[in-house]
Amino acid sequence: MREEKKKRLEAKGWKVGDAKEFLSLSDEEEAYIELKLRLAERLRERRRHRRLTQVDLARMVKSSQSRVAKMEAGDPSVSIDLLVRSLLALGTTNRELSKIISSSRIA
Amino acid sequence: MREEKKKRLEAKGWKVGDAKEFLSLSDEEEAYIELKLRLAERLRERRRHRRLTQVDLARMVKSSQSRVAKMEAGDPSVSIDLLVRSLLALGTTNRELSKIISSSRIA
DNA sequence: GACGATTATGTCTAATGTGACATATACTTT
DNA sequence: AAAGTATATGTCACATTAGACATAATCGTC
Repeated sequence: MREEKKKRLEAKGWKVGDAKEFLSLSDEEEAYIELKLRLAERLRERRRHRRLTQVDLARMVKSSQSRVAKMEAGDPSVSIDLLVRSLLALGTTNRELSKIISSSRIA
Repeated sequence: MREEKKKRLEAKGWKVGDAKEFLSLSDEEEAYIELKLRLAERLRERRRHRRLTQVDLARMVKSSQSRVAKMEAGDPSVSIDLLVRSLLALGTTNRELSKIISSSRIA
């Protein structure tokens, strides 16, 4: 794993594995994090495209503005579940969802 | 929503909305549940294809046999996060993951 | 049909994710 | 540059999901 990428993830608040296995982020773990970040990016894009504020979206999914902000920031405290449900609430189809996923860096 | 489908989901232990809005499962909610069930199905397929027991898979993802059973049963108590991480642990690529999602009934 | 292996179901406590709130920071418009 | 709007960040009490364990049900194989 690239030093560069590790820094990037850590900057976002991710704890990348334990201290001992600091340098060896497993493939699954990496793919999982990348997936979340990708969903996060797209969520923001979709919301903006719809010209909605974070408050608007928060209402739609019965959440809060701060949680939406964290979703879009790829905060480790948000689950894929919430991301997916938010995307679905924005009218994202499964077809589009699948495109988002397949476009993740780690093929 | 079809009576048939509602029964099917309820049989799996899902609480389909509140009592009042019993008949009107929102599109997002339905899509979300369908997605989980689809991931669950594929997880089982993949595990069996690899000729692994639930105990084996549990070890691989540092979980327990009962949780794997619940994953595959589409139990409401399991998150998409866990399903996805398990699929990734089985070597599922993003490309395949995306196929699973796009093949969900609700396009 | 007993035995061994696998899977299903229920229930605990601990860990993680949640909405809500407060508040800081960044953007826009005037 | 102040006011107004939008987003970011930190914290907390509460809810949900987690792994673990026990035990029941199911499935071959003998």
